[in-house]
Amino acid sequence: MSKEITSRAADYSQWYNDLVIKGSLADYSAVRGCMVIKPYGFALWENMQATLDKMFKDTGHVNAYFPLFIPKSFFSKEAAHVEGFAKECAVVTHYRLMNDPNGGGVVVDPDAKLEEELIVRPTSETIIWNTYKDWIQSHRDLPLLINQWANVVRWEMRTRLFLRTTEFLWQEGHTAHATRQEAVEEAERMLGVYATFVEEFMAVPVIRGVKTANERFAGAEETYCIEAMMQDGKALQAGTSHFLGQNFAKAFDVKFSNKENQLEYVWATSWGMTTRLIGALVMVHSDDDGLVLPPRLAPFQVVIVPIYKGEEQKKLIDEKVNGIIKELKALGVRVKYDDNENARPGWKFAEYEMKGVPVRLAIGARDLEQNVVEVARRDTKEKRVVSLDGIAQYADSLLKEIQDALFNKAKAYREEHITTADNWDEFVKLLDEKGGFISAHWDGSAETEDAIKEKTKATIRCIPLDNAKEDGKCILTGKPSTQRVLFARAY
RNA sequence: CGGGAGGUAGUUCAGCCCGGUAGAAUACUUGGUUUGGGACCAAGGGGUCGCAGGUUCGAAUCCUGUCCUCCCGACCA
Repeated sequence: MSKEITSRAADYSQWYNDLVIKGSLADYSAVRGCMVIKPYGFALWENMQATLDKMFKDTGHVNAYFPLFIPKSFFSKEAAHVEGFAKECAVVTHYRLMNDPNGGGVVVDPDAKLEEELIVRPTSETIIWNTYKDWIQSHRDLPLLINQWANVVRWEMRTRLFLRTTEFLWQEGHTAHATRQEAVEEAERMLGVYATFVEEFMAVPVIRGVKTANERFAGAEETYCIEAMMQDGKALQAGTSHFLGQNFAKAFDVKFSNKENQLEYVWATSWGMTTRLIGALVMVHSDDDGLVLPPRLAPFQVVIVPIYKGEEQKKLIDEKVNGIIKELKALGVRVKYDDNENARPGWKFAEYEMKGVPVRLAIGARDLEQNVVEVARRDTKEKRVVSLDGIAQYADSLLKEIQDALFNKAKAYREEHITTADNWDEFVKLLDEKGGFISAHWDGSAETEDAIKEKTKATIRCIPLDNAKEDGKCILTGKPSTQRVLFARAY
C-alpha cells in the first residue's frame, strides 16, 4: 500500500470514529476491544433486531437461547471448525477469586481450576448441535428452525467500533433439515431475507453471491453472502448464510429415522448478522456533518424544535406541536419534540444533524402566524417552508422519499465503483486509485486467489449469484476462466 | 505479533527540546442577559501530569523499566 493510501485510510478511520462517537452511537470502553453501545445506538440496534426478528418469524423460525460457555472438548469435534475459531477465543480456566495473601488486591484462586476449560462462545454451532442431538430422532422433528439473539466473543488482534469488536451482538440461526435440497433452500432463503433487510431497511445495496472455498465459513460446504460497498471504496461483508452439509451432524452424531425407518444424518444451515451492520450504515450514508440514518431504522424519524421567546409563545407552539405529534404518531412516525429549555435552537439543529435524524421541523411564533413550518431533510440538507395543514402527511411521505433517495444514492455510488479489469496492470491500478469492486477473471484455484491477496490485499468478495458466464483469461495466471468474480479490499 | 503515534482537568489538547508555583478551550456549578444555525457577561469548582524506579537541592519535563490506548499491517463478522 502506498503511503498516500495508508494515510487516507487513517483519515477515513478517524472520520468514522468521530461519527460513531459524536453521533452518540457508541464509545470505547474500559475493556480492551469492547465498546459501550449508548442508548441512541442501542435504540437503532433494537429497531434492526425487531425488523429482522419479524422476518425470521414470518419464515417459520422461533427463538431460543443457548449457553454462553462451551466445553472445550466440543470444539475438537469438527476439525475444520476448530481450525477456523480456535485461535481467537476467550477461555475460562478458573471459577473463583480470593484476596491476595501478599496484600491489597484480589487474585485468581489457584485451587479453583476447572477440570475442563470453558470457551466463551465465538459462535454457537457446537453447543447447539450437541443439544440438537437430543432433540432430533424422527423426520417428524424436522425441520428444526431456531434463531438465537446473543453476544459472542472473538479475541481479534485489532478492533474497530462496531466493525470488529471483541464482544459483539448478533443473531445466529441454526437449522436442521431432512434433505440436502431443503437445507440449501433454507440457506438461500435466509440470504434473501438478509438482502431484503439490508436493502429495504438499511438502504444499503448489496451483491448476493457465494464465497470461494478460501473465504468459506469454517465447517461449511457453501457460504452465501451479501457484500456492500463503503464510501471509501472498501467492501464489507454484511451478512452470511451457510449450507453446512452434514458436517456438524456427523461431528455431533445427529441422526433421524426417515419415513423408511432408516437412520440418516441431518442437513444443516447457519446464518448470522451482527452489530457490524451499524458500522456499515454509518460508512455508507454519513457525511461530514454527522450520521445520516435511514428513516425506516432511525430511532427518531422526525424531531421538532420549537423556537420561542417567553412562556406565551411556547404555549401556543406546544399546542400546535401536540396536534402534529398526534397526527404523526397515528401515521406510525417516531417523533421527538425537543423543548428542552437549556439548549438553544442552533445547538439542537447541529445536534440532530450529528445524530442523523432524517427530518427536522422547526416551528416558531413567526411560523405560527403564517401557518407554516420549516422542514429540513438530513440527507440533502435542503430546507423548505411548508404549510402546517397536512404537515404530518407531508413529513411521512418525505421520510419515504428520503429512504429511497439514500438507497439510490448508495446504489449509484456502488455502480460507479464496479469496474471490469482485463489484465494485471489495470487491476492493480484500479485497486490503488479507484477502489471498489473489480470484476475480473480468475482461474478458480485457491493458490491464485492467495497470490492475488498477497500482492494486492484484495480478496474475492464473492461470485455473484446471477453471474453471467463469459470466457476469459485469469488476470494473474492467464489460465482460462468461465466467469468474472468480484475482487475488493475489504474490512 | 511487527511498524508508527500517544497517555497532563469530564472531554480535546498545549506545556517537555532548554528541569524551578499546573495551563487553554470546551464541559460543569451559580447569577444575570439571551433564544430563527452549536449565545454572552460575571463568579466558581475540578488534575498524586498512566504506573514504578533512577538522576537532581528540585522532575509533567531528563534516563530506565512497565502497563494501557489509538492508527497502519497480519487476523476477522
